[in-house]
Amino acid sequence: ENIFDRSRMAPKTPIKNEPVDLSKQKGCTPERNPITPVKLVDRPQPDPWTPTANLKMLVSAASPDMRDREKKKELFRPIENSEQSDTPDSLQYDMVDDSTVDEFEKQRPSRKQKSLGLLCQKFLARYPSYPLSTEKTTISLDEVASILGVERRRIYDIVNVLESLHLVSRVAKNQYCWHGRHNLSQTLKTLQEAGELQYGELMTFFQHKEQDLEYKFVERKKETIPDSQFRPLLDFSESDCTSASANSRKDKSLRIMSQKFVMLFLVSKTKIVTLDIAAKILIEDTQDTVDHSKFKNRCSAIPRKAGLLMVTWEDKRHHSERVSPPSSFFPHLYVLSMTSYDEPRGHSPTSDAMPGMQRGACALYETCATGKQRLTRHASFNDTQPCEGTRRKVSSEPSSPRRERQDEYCSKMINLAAVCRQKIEEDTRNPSITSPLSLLPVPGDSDFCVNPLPQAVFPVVQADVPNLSVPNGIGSQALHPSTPAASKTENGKPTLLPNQPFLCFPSSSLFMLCGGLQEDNLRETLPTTGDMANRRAEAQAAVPPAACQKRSSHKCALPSVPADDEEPAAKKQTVEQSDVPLSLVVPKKPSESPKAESTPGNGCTSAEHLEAFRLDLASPAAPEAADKESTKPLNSQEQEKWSQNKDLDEPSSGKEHISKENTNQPFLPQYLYVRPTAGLSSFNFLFSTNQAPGAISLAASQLPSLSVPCVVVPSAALASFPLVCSPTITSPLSPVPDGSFSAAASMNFSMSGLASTTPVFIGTTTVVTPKVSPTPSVDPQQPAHPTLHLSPVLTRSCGAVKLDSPVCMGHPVTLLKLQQPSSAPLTPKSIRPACHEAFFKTPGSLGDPVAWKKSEGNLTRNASSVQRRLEISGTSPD
DNA sequence: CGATCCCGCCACATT
DNA sequence: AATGTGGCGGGATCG
Repeated sequence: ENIFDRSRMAPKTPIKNEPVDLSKQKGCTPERNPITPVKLVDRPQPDPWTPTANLKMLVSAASPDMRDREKKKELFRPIENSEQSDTPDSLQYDMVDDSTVDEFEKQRPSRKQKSLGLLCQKFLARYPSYPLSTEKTTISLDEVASILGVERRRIYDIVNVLESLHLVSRVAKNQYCWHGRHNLSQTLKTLQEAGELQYGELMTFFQHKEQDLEYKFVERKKETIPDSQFRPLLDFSESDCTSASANSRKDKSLRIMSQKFVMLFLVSKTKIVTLDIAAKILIEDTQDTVDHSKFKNRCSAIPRKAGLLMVTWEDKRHHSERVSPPSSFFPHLYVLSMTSYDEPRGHSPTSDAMPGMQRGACALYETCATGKQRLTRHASFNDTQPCEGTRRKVSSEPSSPRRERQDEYCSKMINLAAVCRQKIEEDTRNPSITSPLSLLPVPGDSDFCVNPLPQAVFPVVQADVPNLSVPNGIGSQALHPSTPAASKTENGKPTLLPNQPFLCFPSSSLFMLCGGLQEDNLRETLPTTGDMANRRAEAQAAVPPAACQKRSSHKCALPSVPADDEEPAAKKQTVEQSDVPLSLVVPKKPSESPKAESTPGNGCTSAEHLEAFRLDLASPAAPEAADKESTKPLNSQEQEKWSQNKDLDEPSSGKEHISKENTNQPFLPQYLYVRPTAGLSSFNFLFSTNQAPGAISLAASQLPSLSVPCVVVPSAALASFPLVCSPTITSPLSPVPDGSFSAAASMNFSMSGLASTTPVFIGTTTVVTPKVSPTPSVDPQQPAHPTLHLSPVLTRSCGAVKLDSPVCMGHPVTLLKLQQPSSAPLTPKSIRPACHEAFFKTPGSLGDPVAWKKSEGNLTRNASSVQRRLEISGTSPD
């Protein structure tokens, strides 16, 4: 090619070397055969790879066929690269037969091009940021590895980090499930909270004190704080069911470290996190964990040097904002990444100050509203103070290998995280592609609603009664403002707004969603009072450990409220309504049993874990609520009442409302909503009615086990929470004939006894694991405790129990799905193919990633808009 | 030339 | 035993 090219071009456009060479080298290289100047061109220029320039030039100048070739190559790339596509990130595989080309390209891909970050970008590019909930995208490590042209080992790195942020989850060996960023904000929030607890003080301290002090502090900390506290709450779901072995398994370190690492950023108030500090804290922390032995080494090797990793807020705007506590940011937080600093707004002082950043590996966690948190590795940080101390150290000691390793983690995480962010940015940048769940950088954007929602959703009720009693619904308390107000028709009947994800239930205790179901069937199978009680207990037990663990999350959560101004009114409202400090209560979770904390244990697969995690995320406030309620022990009477009510109500058709609107939507699930009676906590059950009668069956056994496709939601939450997922929904859409789906139809979960009022979402959809253990792993010793006062201990137990109960929560995301049909003409089908195909497509067919991306964007956008509307509408209850 | 971090061997875990 | 995972040392690259 080059030759060819050259022959043609050279004469026309004597560029670069040629002219120079000729003139200068005339004498020097006479020997050189003028006829084969090829070498010159061909040979990699001595000058730095200016790939872009050269490539462009060559391509543009090239003959048509050459262009074609180029195109081919381009297409061949499995993934479209980031905007700076020009970077000749060359393909690791040169398919093109053209030898010349190969040579040209062969310039070994430069390390950058092989970087983990880039690889991660490619990886992420393959999957939709906000996949439809129904579509379960599975990722085959091998496949991806081959497609991306890297060894599988590398993929593990990526996946591990992504998993830490719950963008993916491990389903089986070699198989991961792509979840996208639907829950990212929640994940971050959770991490933040956890981080606050775990590292808040440390971070603060470190960031404000001298190093020597730091150490002391650490020591102190260690002494004062029980190990348990240090336990990672991180792996909400992950710590698998398997066994201690699993926990102890070091392999999770990257994952956990990643989470911790992220936490540090979320917690950091200074906006700057030095690698040094991060390493110290993380190392310190890891010591407490199971694998100490191993990590101790590292700890001892705490490095004193090395580049600094820092996060800074790039506040181009209000200075005040910049100062605001991190917590205020969180609602809008999302992970960003950044691979290169050449980004447009690179005007940040930091970039200049930190040359290291240009290296490309920087990750950030950014807040939409305020600014951006930037993580950078830096070599020469001039203007900022925090680093100085560390820097010195750097020079003083040779970095220990251990430390380096530690650092490596960080860098890995950074790289990967960066990628995530990039993607997000892409999405956000494009107005049309906003995800409902995504956070928009624009303050006030309602897209945030989801995040905050959880809190609002599970407001802590001071008195159970008021909350529940409100006959007309949602009206009074916390309940959600959003829908009803707007949607309610004059007659007060609940109506379904076109895009409304859920209904508002005026006063009926029993409700049918998505009409057309036979409650009878359901009723028949409805659990007896006792069962209900048990169920409740179960539900409570099911509360994700992470949730339980949150103890003083309120610290951050509440403070953040102010930031809510930007949030959709609906959200605000909810928050306000639930005046009670949400998080105050959270019992302190005993983290002693890491396992317990982890997730529902028995046979559940990672997928389930994920779900659990989601659950956790979805109802961050849940624990608190539970706790609160716990203060007010539920007595059996209440429970009975509750159940009775339910029973009574059921028959009364008058109270039942069927929304026909929903019928329009093909895939809408039908749920039977059982409104909790007064005095009962905020606990709602939504039973999927469209299930086969058999699907719903409650086991009468002592061990409360429930096999029902249903969604349980706190009453308060109902209104504003776009919950609900039904297995049915997914099936039609699901392109993947996953056996798992079928399993979803009837989910079997059991909750043991703690009877807190913890809200639980159970989504069958999410159950991916075919092997749901039929046997409730409820600890026999933990009978259902209808009434309980959650004490830390109890909570703990709760956590433990939870472990045993495989509970899945439906992701709010489902909402989207429901909405989709109505709001957007797009059929899931049309959308889905894009993504999936992309996955399997040959490189050549990948050419249109953009296309599918777009479609995706549209969808999401629609959904988001819908949601937004929803939120807004809810806003004005008054 | 020191700092990074990619590569891929290999140990450990799981199937 | 085979295969999946990922820890970690070595050395190529980068700045």
